[in-house]
Amino acid sequence: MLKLTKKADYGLMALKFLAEHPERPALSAKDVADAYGIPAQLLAKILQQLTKSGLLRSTAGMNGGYALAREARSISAYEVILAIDGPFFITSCSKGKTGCELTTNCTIKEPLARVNETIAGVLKSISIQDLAEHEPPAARERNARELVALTL
Amino acid sequence: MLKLTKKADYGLMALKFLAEHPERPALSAKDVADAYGIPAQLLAKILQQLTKSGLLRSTAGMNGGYALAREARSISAYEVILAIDGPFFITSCSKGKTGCELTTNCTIKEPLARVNETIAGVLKSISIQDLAEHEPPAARERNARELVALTL
DNA sequence: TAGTATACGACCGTTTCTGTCGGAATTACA
DNA sequence: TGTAATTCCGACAGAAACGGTCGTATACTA
Repeated sequence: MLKLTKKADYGLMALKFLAEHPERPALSAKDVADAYGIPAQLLAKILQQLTKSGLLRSTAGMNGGYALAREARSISAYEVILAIDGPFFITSCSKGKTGCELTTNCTIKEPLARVNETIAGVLKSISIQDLAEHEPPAARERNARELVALTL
Repeated sequence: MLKLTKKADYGLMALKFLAEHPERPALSAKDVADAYGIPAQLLAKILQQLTKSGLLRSTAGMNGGYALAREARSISAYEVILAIDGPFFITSCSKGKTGCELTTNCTIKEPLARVNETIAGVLKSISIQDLAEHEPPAARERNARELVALTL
């Protein structure tokens, strides 16, 4: 628990890989899959999801493939995870509207919701560019104060 | 994904409940389960885990039950989650020692490891006491600077 | 010794995750 | 025009995790 799915991992890796090869107009799912030893068909589906979410643009046919739809700097890890795994809530009860059905006073939800936002904030502060560069530098200092505001 | 298991939720609720009733020397698993509508036997197992981890102390027999082993203020949500769900890594690949087997250059792991530590830091900053009080106050300002240091 | 409670292991049904298969539509190029 | 490369899409199967139950043993109190 509290773990990214492999799909999300794969998706992040793939986007990172694309960000590292801006010279190529497009890379096929197989190219990326081979580079990382990821099951090709599975990665294909993941990239399709990312395309539908607008993070990638795709071209079919020969020499087709995928490329980043926006600048690597402007795509956050949060968006990727959201696109692949859907919205996440740290509490297992909050299903959106109804909230906790079982319990009238599930008061733990409220503080944990804040944790949730913190996590989201951190993930939003990390861009694909940051992943591509080994020592992620910029996103750090930049968001320090925001993050504190979010968390506390 | 990125979600606490129900077990962890239940565990947190139970500890919160115990923290709210310091006058009672011990509360049985059934007492707590009834209070929240949690399956009694399931909660019992969870409380046993928490006991083995040293967060609770238990007494068998009549008028027995569970009580906090330490002050509510000194038990963090992190410890509870750790005791119930085991150690968590946000990346699905890192299994501890070997790291990423598949990939030679799974460079996404390194930035995400930092996210992982951030989450852990936030969870460590929340105590059972904070959960018991509705508007969790103290842990906030207190850890602001630490947290930033951790995250960024 | 009877009743209440924890302790512990086995088990099972459901869901989620991971991965595969098959086929259709699209594009480039010879 | 035909072929190969490639995205696109749904269905499905195996595996793992999760949630919950059952039975039984053990410990404590009155």
